[in-house]
Amino acid sequence: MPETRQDAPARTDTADVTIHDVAREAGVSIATVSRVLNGSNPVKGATSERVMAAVERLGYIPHSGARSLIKKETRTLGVLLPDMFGEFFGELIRGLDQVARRRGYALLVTCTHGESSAAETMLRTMHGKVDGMVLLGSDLELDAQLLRLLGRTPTVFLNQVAGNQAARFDAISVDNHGGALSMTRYLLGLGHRRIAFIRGPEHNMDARQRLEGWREAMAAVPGGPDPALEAPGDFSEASGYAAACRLLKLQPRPTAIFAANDDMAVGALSALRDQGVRVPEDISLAGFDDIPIVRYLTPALTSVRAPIPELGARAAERLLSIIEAGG
Amino acid sequence: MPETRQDAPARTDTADVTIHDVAREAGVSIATVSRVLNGSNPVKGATSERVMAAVERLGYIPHSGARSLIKKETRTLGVLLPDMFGEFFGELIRGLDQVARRRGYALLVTCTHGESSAAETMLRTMHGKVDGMVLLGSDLELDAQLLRLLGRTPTVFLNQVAGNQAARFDAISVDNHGGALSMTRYLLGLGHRRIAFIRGPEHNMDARQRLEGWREAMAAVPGGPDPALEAPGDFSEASGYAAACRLLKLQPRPTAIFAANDDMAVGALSALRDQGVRVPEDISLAGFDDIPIVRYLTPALTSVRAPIPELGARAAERLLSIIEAGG
DNA sequence: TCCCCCAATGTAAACGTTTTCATTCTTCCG
DNA sequence: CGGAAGAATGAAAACGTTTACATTGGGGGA
Repeated sequence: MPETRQDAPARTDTADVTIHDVAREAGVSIATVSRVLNGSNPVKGATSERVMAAVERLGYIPHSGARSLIKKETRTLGVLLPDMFGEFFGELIRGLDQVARRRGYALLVTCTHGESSAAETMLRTMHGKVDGMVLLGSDLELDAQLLRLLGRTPTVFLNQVAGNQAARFDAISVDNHGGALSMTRYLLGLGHRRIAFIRGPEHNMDARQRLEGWREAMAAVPGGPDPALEAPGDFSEASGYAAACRLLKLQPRPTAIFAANDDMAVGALSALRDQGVRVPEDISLAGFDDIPIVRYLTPALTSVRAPIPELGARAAERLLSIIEAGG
Repeated sequence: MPETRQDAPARTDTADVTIHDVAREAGVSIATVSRVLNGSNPVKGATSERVMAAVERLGYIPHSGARSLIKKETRTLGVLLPDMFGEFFGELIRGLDQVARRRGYALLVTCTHGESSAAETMLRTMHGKVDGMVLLGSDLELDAQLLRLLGRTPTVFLNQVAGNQAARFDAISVDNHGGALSMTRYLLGLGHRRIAFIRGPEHNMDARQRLEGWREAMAAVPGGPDPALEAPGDFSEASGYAAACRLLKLQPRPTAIFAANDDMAVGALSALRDQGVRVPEDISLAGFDDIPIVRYLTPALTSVRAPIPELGARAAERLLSIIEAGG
């Protein structure tokens, strides 16, 4: 009695139909069905038609989970984000998805919501569900266990420029330092001398690098970068609002404000408006990130252009090339 | 000779370590390892410790793919989006992710990018990778094959209010009709009579319902809704810009413009600015969706409030309850 | 002392595929 | 017409888990 599993009892209507059902319906072995569906081996025309007919009749759809188990490839890319606020992440995912989809990969997306313990959980559950990962963990803590896990999976970091041990991983990032440097120099070129800076979160790598860019540029003015011109922020609109209020109280007042991201710049803008300070007549305002909608603000906001979807696309390309090179 | 697979040759450092390796290392059977890790059965303290030690030493991480194959649950939710432009989708995913994560589920996200054939491909590859799906397919075409597939998987539609056969699926949606109706009535209440409407894509269900809301409200003014006051659009900023230009040429000019979504409203806003038309002094402008950044526009845009993250959260809740009720 | 029962563990089947290897069926050439 | 090569198919192992069932060990009650 060959292939006992082919004699499984008839399934109910709603139950999932498997390759076994198709094989039985077509009167062939499961191997043949697989071959027809994947075109992996020559199979006779008549047989092929019988199989296809059975597939159609039963509405069979292959179970990709089982497939990836044996093929050892899931055709899925994991994406770990710190959060999903603002337009930035949508843009990023769009870029990732665009190249992933073209290459036949799907995206498994999760947010850590700041909790570093959550990151580990997510990474664990992703094991066996993805072929590789994109980590956007500016403030991700990498403990030994996590590193060991990552060592086994192709991984690309986004905007985490190898804090400590991460050096051995691939990384893609915005040119934070260079961007902030040019923006500040641009403002200096306009004649500004008292250019304030609204910082991002303390431990955020991007934020730190942007701050350094501002400092480096400001080192050119007599007296160097003035710590009093730095206002704390956490990338949120609210913190931008607060920071702007604070900066406006300085004597003498800054003639320009450069926020470490656009969200804070938008917050600062509404603070300025509330205080009756005109932009750009009374004060210049600049941001960093260039989320699309910023272009429609009145008054227009100057912003460092970081092509976010392209960033995502590059990360996906890089990750896929690592994976296809043999993980 | 029991359990031949336990005698597998020692693995290289980088290879994945499986439950078999842990079992061998701890000198127990794979079943025991599984039981320790899942706490599913009583296991002696000493044994348990040996297993945990082996897990730690080898850096074992369970393969969730294999696990979901036998448990018939992937703890993953599929999300099918038409696109990823604008802030809307980010917000939506955030809402979805929030409840999914809390319940221990991950999100598998893909975009159809308009191509309806892509949708089918995505749905097929999702089979066996997800426990259920959220479909945001306002313009999704449901052919028989697709319906059969969906019939087997718990599915929640978002903003597709049962075009044709979809009636038998769960659906969650924004109150498009009601929202547009109230907004238009609000504008009427301000004294406006010539209220123009910028439409969305022809086949988009949301767009159609919003249009109907506007028409119903406008039916109250003498002469009823004037077709001349409707301008075509496709939900993009560019189309909003074009539509506004067109509407400004009307004689007499509309006193208010209501765009079927915020992106078009933003586009319209910059058209008005370019033409030197002041908002709200010369003309009133309203949108639909309430993406957060709209609040910071100058002049402020009136917009129908659709709590997008909450929408996503509700969809996830609904889907999970279907799944947990037994698919 | 013997038995029985329960706790602890092991064995093997199962999940739904793909693929290697073996087998059968053609077909074509000598 | 007899084989042999090659095409087409089938059987079974494998992927890494969980779990039903079988087996063992030991402790307590009669």
